Amino acid sequence: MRIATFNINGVNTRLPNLLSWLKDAQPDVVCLQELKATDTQFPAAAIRDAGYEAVWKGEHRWNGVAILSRQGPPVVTRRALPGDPRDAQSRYIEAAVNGVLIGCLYLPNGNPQPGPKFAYKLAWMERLIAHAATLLDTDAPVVLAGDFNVVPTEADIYNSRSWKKNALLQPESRAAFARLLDAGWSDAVRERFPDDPPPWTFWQYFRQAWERDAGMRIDHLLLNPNAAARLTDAGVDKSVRGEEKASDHAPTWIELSL
DNA sequence: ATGTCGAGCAAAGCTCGA
Repeated sequence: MRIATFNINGVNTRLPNLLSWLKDAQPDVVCLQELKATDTQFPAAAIRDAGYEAVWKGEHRWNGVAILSRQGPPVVTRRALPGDPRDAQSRYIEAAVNGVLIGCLYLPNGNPQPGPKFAYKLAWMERLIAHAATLLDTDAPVVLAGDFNVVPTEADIYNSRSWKKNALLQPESRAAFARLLDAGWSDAVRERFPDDPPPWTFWQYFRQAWERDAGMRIDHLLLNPNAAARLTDAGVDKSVRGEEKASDHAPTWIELSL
């Protein structure tokens, strides 16, 4: 089973990019982030025509997450990350597909830092750590996939010099991500590419980052032990980032043997 | 500090988030 995560940065604006990639890559499950669409604006019909059933949680203007499946309809288990009933941002949806539990997340960016947005990011990470702990020992594969907005280590970015103050690289952000790994979650792309550097998943629109290959790795798929034992491959569909009207992220995927 | 996008509002360029 191939499971991918893709920060689409506007699901309607980039619908042609999404449909073309689905046709080429044929993933079984896709986690989308940054829909930038409300529930009613989500292009469910076009996605169904492409062969995928979907569940989604939209939001006005920003955020928004979805899970697509071509192995039957995803069975939703959660539409929000537990731990703060006042949190209205659409950043988490969780569903089961063919015996695999998939948490699709869009972790807060956190810039500028310090400030309230960074505090929200760190609080959100605490909630994620707490929720992930309840899923780790599930007797089935569990995958936490999404835009984590964290560059885990210095090896996960082309050059951190101009990013020192960015929320994606702060010691607090990295420490929280490391706690997920310490708890027993496996960073699939890092496992697949143990030597530096791993493939990048994000190239910002500014300063010709794509042309210079000035990228970083912020889209991750974390596996519980059951899923980690089934990992056969992982990668990034880098060419998608070079297309016309591309998202600033590339699809990142794993292959699990079920 | 800068840079480039998408979406909303509203009817053009601004604002916000990233």
